[in-house]
Amino acid sequence: MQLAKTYEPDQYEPNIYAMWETSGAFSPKGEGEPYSIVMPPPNANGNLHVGHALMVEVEDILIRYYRMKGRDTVYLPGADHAGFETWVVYERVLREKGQSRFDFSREQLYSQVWNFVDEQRGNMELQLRALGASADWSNLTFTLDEKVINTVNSTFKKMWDEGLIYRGERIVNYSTKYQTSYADIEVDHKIEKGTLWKIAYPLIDKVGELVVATTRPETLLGDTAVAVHPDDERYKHLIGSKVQLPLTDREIPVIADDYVDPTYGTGVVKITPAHDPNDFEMGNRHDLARIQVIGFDGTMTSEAGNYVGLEVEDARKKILAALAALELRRGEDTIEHSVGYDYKSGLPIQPLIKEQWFIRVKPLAEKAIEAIEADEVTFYPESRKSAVLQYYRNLKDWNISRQIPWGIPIPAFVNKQDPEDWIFDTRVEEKEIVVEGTTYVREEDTFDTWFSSGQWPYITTDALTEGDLAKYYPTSVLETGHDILYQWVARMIMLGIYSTGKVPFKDVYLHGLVLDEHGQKMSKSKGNVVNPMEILAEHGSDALRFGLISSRGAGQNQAFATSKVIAGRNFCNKLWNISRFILDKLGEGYTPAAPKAATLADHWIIHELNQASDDIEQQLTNYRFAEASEAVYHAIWDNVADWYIEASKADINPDLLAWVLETSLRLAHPFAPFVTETIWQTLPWTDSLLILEHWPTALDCDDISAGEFTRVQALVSEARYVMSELPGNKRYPLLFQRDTLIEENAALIKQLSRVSDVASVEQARGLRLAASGREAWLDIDEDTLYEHQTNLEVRLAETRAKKKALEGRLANENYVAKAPAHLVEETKQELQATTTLIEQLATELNVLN
RNA sequence: GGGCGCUUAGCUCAGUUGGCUAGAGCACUUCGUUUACACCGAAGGGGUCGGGGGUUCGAGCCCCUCAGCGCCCACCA
Repeated sequence: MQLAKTYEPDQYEPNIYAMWETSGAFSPKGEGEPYSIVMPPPNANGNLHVGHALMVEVEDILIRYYRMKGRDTVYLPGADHAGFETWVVYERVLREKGQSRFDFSREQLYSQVWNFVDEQRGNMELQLRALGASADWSNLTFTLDEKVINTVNSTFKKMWDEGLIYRGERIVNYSTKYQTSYADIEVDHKIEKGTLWKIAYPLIDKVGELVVATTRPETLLGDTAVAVHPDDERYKHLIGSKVQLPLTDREIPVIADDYVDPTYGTGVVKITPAHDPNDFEMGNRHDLARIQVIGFDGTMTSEAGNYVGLEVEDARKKILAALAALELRRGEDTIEHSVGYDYKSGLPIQPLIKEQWFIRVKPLAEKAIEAIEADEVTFYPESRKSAVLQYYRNLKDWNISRQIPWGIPIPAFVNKQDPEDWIFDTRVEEKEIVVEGTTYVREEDTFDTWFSSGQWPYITTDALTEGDLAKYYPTSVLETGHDILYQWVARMIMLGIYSTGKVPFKDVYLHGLVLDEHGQKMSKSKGNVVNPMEILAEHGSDALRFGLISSRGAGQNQAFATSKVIAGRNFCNKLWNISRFILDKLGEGYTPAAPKAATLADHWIIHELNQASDDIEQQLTNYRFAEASEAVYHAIWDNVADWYIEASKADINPDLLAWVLETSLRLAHPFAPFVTETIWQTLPWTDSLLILEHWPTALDCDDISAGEFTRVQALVSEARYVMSELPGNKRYPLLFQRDTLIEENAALIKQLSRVSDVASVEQARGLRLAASGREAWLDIDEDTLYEHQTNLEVRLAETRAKKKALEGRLANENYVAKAPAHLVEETKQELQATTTLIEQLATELNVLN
């Protein structure tokens, strides 16, 4: 088969992927030490963004590498129903149709969204294929698959039975826009300027007033007390008395509580148990009533009297105006404070009281802390370890109830007669069930998606049911974005230990965000989103992979650079043309024999590729993808193409050339799977798939011969340099005097350096190639030499400066005494070489003068 | 209020425990139709590693400090 001059990825990629998939190459081979990665499931009905591309490519590099290393490898793909995210999209669809969630039952909504997702499903799976993910598609898990729901239900049951689940009325973070509660972590806290209003509450029994300070005057109507610090001398005498709550006819008590900071504001706090978490707790301590004045729809309730139906902002303005009219305003301060926002709608979160299901996280977190402190999980980057530990230590009980229909229903029912009597039952399709003569009514809430996805590693590997994949649990590494370390990774560790007794993965590799070309966060509103599929279509899948991987460290946010994608594309083309050259030299009928080094270049390239293989292994073991890909790039481009291919034009060793090609393709395969497999398929001597081939094993070579080749390189480089510095772009003959290395490699040197000839002479003349230390001269006439004189002078000056620095170092007694011996030795040798070079340069200049 | 990260060439970034003349890709300059590749080859220019101080024989790397940028966590009205 004749290869085109340039590699055109789109002509080969889809076929190559189909070939892998139909051949069963993605299935675990069932022998060897298991190596497994569970893919963080992308949204089932979405498109992949460039962060997914990075994720998949990092994971796929590991999978392909370990597969080639002979491990029993599986890459388990997934698709996420993305509970709340998808729900938000679907609610928009409803709104466009003029409908609302309240027009339908939970079952109706669930099946509507199911269909909605189903219609658009599959896109992302095709995109994963385009990225080259060598995933085991036969074991794809959707987050609403039956096995997921069953496992999630039984985990819930187990926790319930063990007292880790409770239902309680708490202040929750409530999104009035989406009408659901959130977990703490889903609230966006922003520091902003706000106003601290001071409002007078008249005393009832005594003369005067108490001035409270508040940032939320609209909750005033829900106040059921005012609080001061018990030791505050200013107010001590008022504790136990009553104040008149403005705008109402209610009288509320003055209470004392340590929570109040006497130095903040006026030292008097209004207490609204229904709308503030601290006030809620204080209300519990002092047995205060809860009056809800803001409703779940974000407007004022009937408890707010005249203000009923108003939006919070309007109510605030009107209440402030009314207080001013009563002359109860006592000034205001501008302050900086933290306000919680709905991460999805951008509207303020309302703290509201709601009955919810909670998990007691403390016992789970403690186990996770133990495991992490014992290094059962290793974090890359390492700094995340302490961050996670800190997170666990401050973690509060986890609200797992969501008031949206798109998700796994909470399998619980409540006694129709007794609101305290809850039972576990999975018949969630029934609105009511009868158990032993008692009627129970279904819970309408669904689980927080992180509760189910937190169980992902052991669900997808069937670890609890001991299925075929169970041996892959715990998985080898969990790779994901550092932005969901707490939401997801931390919870998987807790739930994994809880359910299986084992950490769910041994390593955690976190990648950073892919920013736009200027280091800004990508967002639709900014219009700076990079679509990986467009990049892929233009430059190829391998080029995208290379571009995303190169010079990217763990956990670090980093700009997307098209120039790196281009570099990747060029690299693929380089590989392509190396192959064209070699295949052309070998010819159609070539059958390989055992490769054996013959020339210096042969020994050298074997040495270099052996070394590259070790380096890449080392880097991948430490998750240093950028360094690994760089090692591949330079081994192939610099060493194979620029030196070895060129050298082989002087002296060809077909079997070694074939070995070099094979080895290059093996080394590059995890980083550029498509182009390497495409080329592999054109090798006339093999029918195998590269994806299933083994990682390169070292070939014997002679290090001394390899070293000799580096001396040839030094001479060649110097000859090229000197010729390029000489005027006129001419070539010159290279003369040598009693130098066997040159004599034996004359053709090679001529080929590589492009000198016009290599000849032995009795009497040297011209310009000595001094730096390489060989008995070699460029045959340059005196006029040209004079023109070159300044260059020589510059080099002499530079070399002298270097010599001085080296002498200075060796003159330093402390250096000689304290530095490692080999460094001192190296310095001495270098000084020696520098001295020789200076003598030679000086001699040449003397000749000219 | 706590915690973390970043600042290295024009741009995007590497630089593992301190140790040869600080690297890569792109961009730039000069030259080049040479047995694969112009998505190429050869040669080259470009950095006081954010500022200041310290430790050390030796600091981009360790310590202190200042400045700028960014992120995460946190219920103080």
